[in-house]
Amino acid sequence: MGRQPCCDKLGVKKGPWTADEDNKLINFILTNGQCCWRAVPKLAGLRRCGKSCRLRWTNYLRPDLKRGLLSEAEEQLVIDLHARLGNRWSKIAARLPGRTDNEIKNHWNTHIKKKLIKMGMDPVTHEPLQKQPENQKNECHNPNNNKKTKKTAESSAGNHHCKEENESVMDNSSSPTKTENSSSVNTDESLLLDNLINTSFWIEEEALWNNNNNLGGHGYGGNFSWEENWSWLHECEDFGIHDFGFDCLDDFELNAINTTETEGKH
DNA sequence: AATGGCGCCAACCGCCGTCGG
DNA sequence: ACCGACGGCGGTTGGCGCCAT
Repeated sequence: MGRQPCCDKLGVKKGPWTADEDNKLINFILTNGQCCWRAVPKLAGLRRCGKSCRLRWTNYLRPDLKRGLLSEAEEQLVIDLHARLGNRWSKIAARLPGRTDNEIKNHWNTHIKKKLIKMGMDPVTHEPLQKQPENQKNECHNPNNNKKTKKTAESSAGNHHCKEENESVMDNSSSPTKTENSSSVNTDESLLLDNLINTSFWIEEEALWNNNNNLGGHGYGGNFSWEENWSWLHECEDFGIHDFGFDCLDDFELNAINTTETEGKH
């Protein structure tokens, strides 16, 4: 009945990955591709759960990942997407090639949330904070909450989506974040943002997600030449892809715009 | 120079929808 | 049709490093 268990929890290693483990995982995926995560640890000689391997790969080892802080434009896009999609980090990440849901989630919790609060916006509802009752306001505003209590407050706050796609989210002009925040973005980035937002990608949500996901999930074969680039890429791990000029936001931007425009013409 | 607090981020946990058997 | 693993997702945590005192 059913399938075999993912992994016998006994003897499964946890915690930070070593360079050796990374090597094994990458070599395995190089040779075999991404197929069955359950089988990966065994076949790759790793004492890890398949789930852990998948996470390590998608969040850290993938060659198409960008590193470093999100740019203003990316950040702005995240804010706008969050206003529409809520905490659906994977959906948001799908709009930002080279970024992972985990990365965006972390960035949201550590940077953007604070930024929005500073600007007087509720990071959950994306509405102005002024109307909040005093006690709630204090919870959100108090930056001196100690670590533990702050985390609890944050986690409960992020629990559910401020706006669902089906709640008149197509109305870009009504997005408070877009109008309020765009003044802080430099001209070029504003243009990019406008390009990204004003194209009709909201109309064919699912189709575009699928399209963007060509890179992720199952299709790493794609155009990327693993075999040719692996050794070089692994060198990059020590320095971060950025240090090798891989931080080509312009390419990504153009790509993203082209993609959205193409999709919009359907 | 020591140390305590805080920020950041990689990784884990647990839930849920999907799908194989 | 049903059971249960798989894969994906969002929430949470632990630990390291930086900074202020």
